[in-house]
Amino acid sequence: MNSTTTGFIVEALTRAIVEHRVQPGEKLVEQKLADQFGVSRTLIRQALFKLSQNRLIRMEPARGAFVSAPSVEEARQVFAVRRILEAGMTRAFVQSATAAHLKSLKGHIAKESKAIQHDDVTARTSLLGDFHVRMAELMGNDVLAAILTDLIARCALITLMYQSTTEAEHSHSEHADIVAAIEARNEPLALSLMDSHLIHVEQALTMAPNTSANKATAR
Amino acid sequence: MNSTTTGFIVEALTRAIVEHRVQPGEKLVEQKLADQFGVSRTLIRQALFKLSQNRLIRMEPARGAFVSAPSVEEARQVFAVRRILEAGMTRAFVQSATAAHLKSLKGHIAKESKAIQHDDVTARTSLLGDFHVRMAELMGNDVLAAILTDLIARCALITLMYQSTTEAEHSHSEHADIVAAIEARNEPLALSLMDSHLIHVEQALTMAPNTSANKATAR
DNA sequence: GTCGAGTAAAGTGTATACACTTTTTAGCTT
DNA sequence: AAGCTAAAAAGTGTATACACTTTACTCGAC
Repeated sequence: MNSTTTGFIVEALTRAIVEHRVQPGEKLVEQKLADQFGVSRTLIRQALFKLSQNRLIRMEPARGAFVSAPSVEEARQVFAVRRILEAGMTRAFVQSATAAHLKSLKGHIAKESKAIQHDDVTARTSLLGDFHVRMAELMGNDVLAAILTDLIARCALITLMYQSTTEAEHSHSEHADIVAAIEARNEPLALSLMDSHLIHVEQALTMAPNTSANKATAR
Repeated sequence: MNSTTTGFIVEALTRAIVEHRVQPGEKLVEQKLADQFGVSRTLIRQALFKLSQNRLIRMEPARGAFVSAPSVEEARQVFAVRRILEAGMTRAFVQSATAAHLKSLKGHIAKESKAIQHDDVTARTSLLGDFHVRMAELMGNDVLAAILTDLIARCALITLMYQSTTEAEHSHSEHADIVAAIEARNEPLALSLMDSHLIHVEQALTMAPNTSANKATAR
């Protein structure tokens, strides 16, 4: 096996966490995972370390790795940052977007449509997040894109847990509206659409029915 | 030795890179470092992995770890993000800062003064960065604080390389001006001061004399 | 029956061993 | 002498071994 082995393990564990095949607060025992994946603890430890950087798990010295629950408070903070960041990004985008940029965003929105039609929940969640990353990339700011990727990933768990099809469609149409406003070079409109879009997404998540996951962060 | 061993190694290597005891582009051989620190390659690999997340080094599969040079382009992107982020933060701060918040910031500025007077370059650089992180923390947004910490660290290398005493004093007085504007609840002034402050810092760095470090990113 | 001490089991932290890859070197050909 | 090839050296990637810590269990005192 090559060097992508650890990446494969990270992805597999991420899916397991996101799809609730392992409960928040549950302990991940290295040797068990090693047996399960048919590798040594060395690679498992690498993967766990990466997951801890993504905040999907939390590692306690000499005690082990525990899958962490997304707290509503953290989501609130993440969205506060996203609103600031994406307002600035949108402003810059309105000012400097080319036809090619707009075409790229429209292409992305088309993909969103397909995923929603096919009811592909994972692809849908991923694409709805990527829209924002795509904007950052098109602005030529890789640092910004990386930060947004991280912020969106941090909410991926809670998103996958709570976002309904209706809300996904709502997000999708808001994306289209934002692109339209950018194309019309209507900066105030684009800004307010982006801001309210993020507020909607946040509210849909933090007001989600089952908040039981939030207490499990306790040690 | 306990679990902070790897942290110690990270710090030591960070200093070595930042102080140019190892050149950008230079390869870091695991066994040599292991001998040097008197530990096994296991801990060295952990430390290298952390450093690669901080972008201080770059790891190539099966080839090793190479200390990376800060590129001017990256600095440009980092500052673009910071301008957006800190504008939003400043706006929020003006609106919701309490007397205690302002007192805390003033206390920090006093520390800056001392470090500058004593000509303690490392402490000076660290404190000048921490001012911005402090604001984020006082706003109660740990996510924002963590992102700023990361962004500032990414420029720490280039900052330590190029920032002169004069520029440090300039930054320091700008910090004081910003706090004064916040205290006066003058939002437009605070915003413009913060923005121009960041522009000044960026220009001082990217216009620095010795740009030779920028080519070494090449493989 | 509950609490606590002591001991066994389970698990993490670090070092070492070995396999595989890359780089260097030495020798051969032209 | 330059260039190509093969073998050796150096170095990274992964697995395993062992020490130390935490957790679970047993047994005795109260």
